[in-house]
Amino acid sequence: MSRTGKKQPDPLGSMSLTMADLAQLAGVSKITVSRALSDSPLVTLKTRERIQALAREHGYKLNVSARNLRLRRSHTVAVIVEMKPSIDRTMFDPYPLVLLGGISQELTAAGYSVLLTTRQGASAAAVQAADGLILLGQGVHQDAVRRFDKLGLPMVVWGSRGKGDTQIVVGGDNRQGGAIVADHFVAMGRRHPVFIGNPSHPEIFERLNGFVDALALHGIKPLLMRRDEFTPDSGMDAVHSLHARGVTFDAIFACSDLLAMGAIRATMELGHSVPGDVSVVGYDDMPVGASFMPPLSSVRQDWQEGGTLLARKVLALINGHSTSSETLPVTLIVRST
Amino acid sequence: MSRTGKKQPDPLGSMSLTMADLAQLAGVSKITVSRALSDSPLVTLKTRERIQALAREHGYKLNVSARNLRLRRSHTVAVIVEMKPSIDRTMFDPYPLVLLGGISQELTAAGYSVLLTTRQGASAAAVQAADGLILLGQGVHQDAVRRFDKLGLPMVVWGSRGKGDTQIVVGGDNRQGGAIVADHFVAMGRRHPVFIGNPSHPEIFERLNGFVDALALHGIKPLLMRRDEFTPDSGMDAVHSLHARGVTFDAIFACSDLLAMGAIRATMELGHSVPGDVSVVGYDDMPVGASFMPPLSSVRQDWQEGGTLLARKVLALINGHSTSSETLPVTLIVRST
DNA sequence: TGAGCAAATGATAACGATATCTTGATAACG
DNA sequence: CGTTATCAAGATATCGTTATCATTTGCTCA
Repeated sequence: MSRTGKKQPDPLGSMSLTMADLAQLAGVSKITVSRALSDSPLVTLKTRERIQALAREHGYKLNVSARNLRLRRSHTVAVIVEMKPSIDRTMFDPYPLVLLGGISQELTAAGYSVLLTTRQGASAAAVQAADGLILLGQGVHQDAVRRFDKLGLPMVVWGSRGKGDTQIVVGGDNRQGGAIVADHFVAMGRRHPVFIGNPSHPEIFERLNGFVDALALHGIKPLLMRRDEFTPDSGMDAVHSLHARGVTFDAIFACSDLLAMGAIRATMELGHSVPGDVSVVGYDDMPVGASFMPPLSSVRQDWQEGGTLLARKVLALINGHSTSSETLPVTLIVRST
Repeated sequence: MSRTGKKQPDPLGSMSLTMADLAQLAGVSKITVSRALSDSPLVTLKTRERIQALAREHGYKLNVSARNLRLRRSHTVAVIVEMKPSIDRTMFDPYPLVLLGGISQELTAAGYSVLLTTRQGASAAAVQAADGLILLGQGVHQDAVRRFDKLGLPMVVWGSRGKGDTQIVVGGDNRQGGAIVADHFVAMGRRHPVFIGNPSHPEIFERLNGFVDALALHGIKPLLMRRDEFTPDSGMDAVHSLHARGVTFDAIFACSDLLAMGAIRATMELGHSVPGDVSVVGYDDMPVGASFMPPLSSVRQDWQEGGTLLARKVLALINGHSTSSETLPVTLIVRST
């Protein structure tokens, strides 16, 4: 059958070639075209090149759906992100995007695409058709994590490793993060540290743990100021309420840079000096922090690397290899505070 | 043929049902199943419900590839983002994520998925298979925009409308943004304003234009401090070099909050007061700005709304309707500076 | 020279869904 | 009672690839 005559013009009037069309043009069978385009050695180099040239020349585009159908895989990894800043402030910072960048780069290089969804949209058919799953910023939604796990897809999670959990987890070393801040405070001679943050996030709970344990080695017990929001206002509020309660303190570990900046501001407004009277360390090393007055010390994580790792691990799982959870080291960036 | 016996267990040992399987279970033909699942009135309500229940019970999942192949569309919109912060600092802030959130929400609701890529990865087959294209943060890469346009896909761009461009563009009203800042300065009695930023970004060029034109109405000509980076350091540097040149100024319009904060810091370090001697306004209204000392005035854009709009417009194009470019109003948030 | 073998290509049949065209059954009507 | 309208459900073909098996071609070597 001559297919050429039956082609439907697409919305722009151009024709979309199929392998059958190319085959006819080249005077070979379509399977040969298929092999040639995937650089199979089953086809002579000469025909292979001839067909590839022809494909380029005519702007041939592989029909992904057809290939996916035949191969029974979608070459797609679904990434589930928390994108409503109103719900989870953690995600209201640039890093998820950097993480996404790392993921995207690595997956694209491996011939996979990134399907982006929110937790809500994750029930869509396309997500279930994905070959793998990456979960970002779902720390507070452990139930959701388990629900996704039930899909039975290769899955990797960004966050903090729980005891009972069996998933593959990649994340910064929050325990170490807490510990190095503790050591820093001790080295500075601080004896009355405060922790500000929301420990119901597993990651932050770990930071707190690392902080508390490392301080305990020096017989110091920090004060926990629980604050749920990751905003400067929340940090200011924490310091004000410390002051109102008449608590004395000489160091603050805020589990986010925004909190830290708010805390510094409040501290200074109350007539104390930073870092003279009070040392402050934040978390995430946001670009603004470096230009804050005074420049903010902070714990830095390598987000890009995290993304790369997440991607590599799903790919490994997809290809039937085994992987393990991995914890990325963090570094303390000491600036003025 | 009895298919049941031939099923391959997936990696987890569960079987993936097809419509044919469901059909056999229900004792109907597969086309009836297809119709029942898409709620077609061509099937009796009773059978329809019976089949739907059966599908739920057995955890049937539609094979998206097969449907896409048959329907000749992918139900996918590719979003091309600049994700390398090292390359483009504009993207090193939370907003692209909010934009993505709006896009994702809207597209998911319409049954479409979001395929996320970088400019580099956009040549991948999956992108060309998308039903539509959304470009984010490609302002400086007009050549890239035109290249994507050549794909002939329904396309919508976030950014600033160029004169000769024929694409559908959605973006904040940068001209207005510049103008309201100018008016604000004039109302404050400022006569010697400075603009800091990189006008080779079309968006920022517009801000500058709006600023200059609105000031011209009052016979004021601002000074342009061209700075390519969107960092606080860059803002500090700009102010320092103004000082070194002996220029006097009483107002600064920085085209990003980070620049503004750097500028404020430098101004204060040089012994001037903000806002006493110098008024400063930034752009984007970052959360940190509100807690900066002094709290930063800034121009705010509605990113979530922008995302929603971008999505609606591609969908319109995909469905063969016509749309037009749209410019979103911005608001000046006046705080202390 | 022709058996034997490798290399190159082809024919056919899936993959799982849906559009189009039929068929079968029931009801309505003169 | 027979004819037609109406409705529910089925048969078949098709979307564009690729895996499997079969075939052809060219070549070596006895």
